[in-house]
Amino acid sequence: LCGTKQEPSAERRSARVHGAVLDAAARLIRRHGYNRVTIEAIAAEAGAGKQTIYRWWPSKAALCIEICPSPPAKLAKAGGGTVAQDLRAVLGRLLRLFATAPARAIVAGLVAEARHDPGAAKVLVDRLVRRPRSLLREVLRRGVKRGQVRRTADIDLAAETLTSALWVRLLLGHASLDARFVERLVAQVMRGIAAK
Amino acid sequence: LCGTKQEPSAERRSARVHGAVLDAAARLIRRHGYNRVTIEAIAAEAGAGKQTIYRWWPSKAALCIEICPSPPAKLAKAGGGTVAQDLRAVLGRLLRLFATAPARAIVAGLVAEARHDPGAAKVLVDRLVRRPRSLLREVLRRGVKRGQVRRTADIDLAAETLTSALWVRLLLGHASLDARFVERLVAQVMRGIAAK
Amino acid sequence: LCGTKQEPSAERRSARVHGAVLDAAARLIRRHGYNRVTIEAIAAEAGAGKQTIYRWWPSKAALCIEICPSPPAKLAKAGGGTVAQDLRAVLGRLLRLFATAPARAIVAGLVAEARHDPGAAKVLVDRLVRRPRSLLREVLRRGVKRGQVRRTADIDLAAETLTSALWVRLLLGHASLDARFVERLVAQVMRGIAAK
Amino acid sequence: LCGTKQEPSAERRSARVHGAVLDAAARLIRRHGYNRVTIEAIAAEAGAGKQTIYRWWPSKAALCIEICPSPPAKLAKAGGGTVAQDLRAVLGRLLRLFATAPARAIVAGLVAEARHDPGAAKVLVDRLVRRPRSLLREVLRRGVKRGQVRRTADIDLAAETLTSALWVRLLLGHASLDARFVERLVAQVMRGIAAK
DNA sequence: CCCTAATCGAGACGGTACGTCGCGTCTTTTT
DNA sequence: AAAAAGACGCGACGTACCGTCTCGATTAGGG
Repeated sequence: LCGTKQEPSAERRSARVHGAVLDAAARLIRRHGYNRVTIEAIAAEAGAGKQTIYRWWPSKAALCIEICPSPPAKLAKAGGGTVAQDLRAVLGRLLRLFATAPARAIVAGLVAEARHDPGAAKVLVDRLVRRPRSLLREVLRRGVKRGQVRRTADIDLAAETLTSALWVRLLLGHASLDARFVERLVAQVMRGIAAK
Repeated sequence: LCGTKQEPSAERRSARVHGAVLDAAARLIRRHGYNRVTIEAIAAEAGAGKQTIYRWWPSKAALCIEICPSPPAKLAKAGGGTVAQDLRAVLGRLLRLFATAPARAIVAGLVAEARHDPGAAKVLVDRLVRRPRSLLREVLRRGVKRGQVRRTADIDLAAETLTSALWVRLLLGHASLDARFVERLVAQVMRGIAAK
Repeated sequence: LCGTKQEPSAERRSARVHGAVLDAAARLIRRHGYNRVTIEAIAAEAGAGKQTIYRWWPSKAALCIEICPSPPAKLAKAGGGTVAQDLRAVLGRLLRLFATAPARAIVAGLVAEARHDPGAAKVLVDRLVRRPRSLLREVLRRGVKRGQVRRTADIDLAAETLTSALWVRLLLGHASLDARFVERLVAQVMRGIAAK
Repeated sequence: LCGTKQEPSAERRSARVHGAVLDAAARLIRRHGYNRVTIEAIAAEAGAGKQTIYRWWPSKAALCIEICPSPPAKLAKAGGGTVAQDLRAVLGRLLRLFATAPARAIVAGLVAEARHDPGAAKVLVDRLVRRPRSLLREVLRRGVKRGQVRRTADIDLAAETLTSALWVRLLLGHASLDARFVERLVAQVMRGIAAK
């Protein structure tokens, strides 16, 4: 009679179900890959009704956004070393967050969805670009202050370069994603932006 | 009633159909995105029977592999300028190849498939990593000879860094993919590997 | 992803759909014949999904079994006349039941299916042989009691003979299936089994 | 340019292929039933090209018509005994012709096709009704002449009754089709038409 | 006896229907 | 009110055959 879809009241939402669905999705995606997992299977695995899932998430992408790792702001907290050390620390923590099997599958899946799902696009850009950039910017600015980084260096580009190299290896899986790689990466970028 | 599946003879294959199917797929993917295009729709658009498509391609991914741009070896031919100029030229040509609407959609789609389709993975790694790397390596080695690039520079990493930054922007579409960006990128990387 | 097939619960079955599918099938079979009607067309005509049909009927034959006429037990009730009159009455009612266009098409279709579908075979034998035989047996036994039918007459054979003549005309459609034919048939068979 | 389909010249027709196709069809139909046999399978089984089959037969029904048994006129030749003996002989020979596995499958299949294939209908009526009737008529007329059959007996009906009982058992397979059955059948019908 | 044209095998092609899976909506029953 | 269960209309899947078509390679007959 009213036409507009009633928003379900988030207060009555069952926390048990919420968790069970996300867990089930993560488990299935790790096992079978993003594209091969269906809402139907998630519901069965979670012991939930399909309607329950559709009530709270408009799409599989929306559901997976909740599982997609999100770098916390405090990830760059320490900062107790040289710029290179700090960069390695931050990149290492990003890696630990995203290089797990389900995270890789979800990121790859969302990359494809992002082309026609603005929500997925926004989340990916936020978590793979913006947040890492702001974390790295912090470190690099500190480097500028301490005179380790050239004042005129293109800091945002450095941040983007560092993370992009990670993400491509993450998505294509063609080469190892280990501390050694991070080290080489930081070394080269640092040469490009180091003072003097 | 019979049972045994036969490999079709490539000689009898209709070139007309081959082309029509690839064209139709590219057209539809540009319009609707990788995930939303179905084999059924491709067949209809191409005026072909579904079976004809399944006869020659085992999956949508396999079909799209044939549409996915492939950087030609001669892409690095010129090489008439400084290292930075040549790098900009090669990256610009790579961009021109991959930054079109259908190419972006296909690459994004294949990234998701690659996680459980070795064929897709192989093609992506080949076209986004190996070939560009070998093209850039050529340019950089020339740079080493001419004394523009440090003899101890990590050339492969430089190549990977340059292209990775492109591919992430290509996939996420969060920032422009233009000559200005390529210029900044090359400038920074060159600082990291330049002689002296 | 799941694997185990579940039996659907008959309680949740939609009566509306059940009826609509049977009606649609009968309509289409009358128009186009058993062999030319497809499950797909039945679904479309009924405004139903194919899966809904496959959920409740394993095959077109199974569906048509539900449309196939079934002589009710009370068909022989009256029995107020001579044996010949009663036989004519029963055969006439059988004819009215089976000589309609859709019934003929369905019976013919099921005859072919029956050779490799035990369910179809069982239903045909039941409705074309067993039930008519029991109906006619009733009439003929009454005749024996009343002294109109010879005590040693082969009553089951008489019943089979009477109906078989109908069914062949029904299936082949080479000659009329009217009251006049029933009359001749009953007259001749009665001569064979009449007392004295 | 001419529009009308060229009739292939029967003279150049390969007898080897003709036979191989009919054999293959009979073999497959015996094994799998009329409905489950496809032109494709017949071609494969016969080692023939599909086009070759379509060149000479417009449909599976047309092909099967050539395999369908055809009671020869000489089937009633002997006639050396009483009417009952001769009837039993003719019916027995008809049975031997039609009660084989492939014949039953083909007749059942053609019964269904006959509803929308005039060719099939014609053949069935001819071989199951007309020819047997004329054969039996011969026997019965002889009976009239010899005074064994009532002059006013409905001879055509008797013939139809006798054969119809056979065909129904043939098609439904619900009861045995042996000499004992033929005997009972003839006995009862003879009582209905015997002189005095 | 060879030449030429029809027939043959093979099978690719544009289609239709198959029987299945999953979508997103719905209804019913239970909590 | 939300949740488990699952039937429903729908659309796509990947497969089987349809009947037509093009290919060489026989192969039979009239020149």
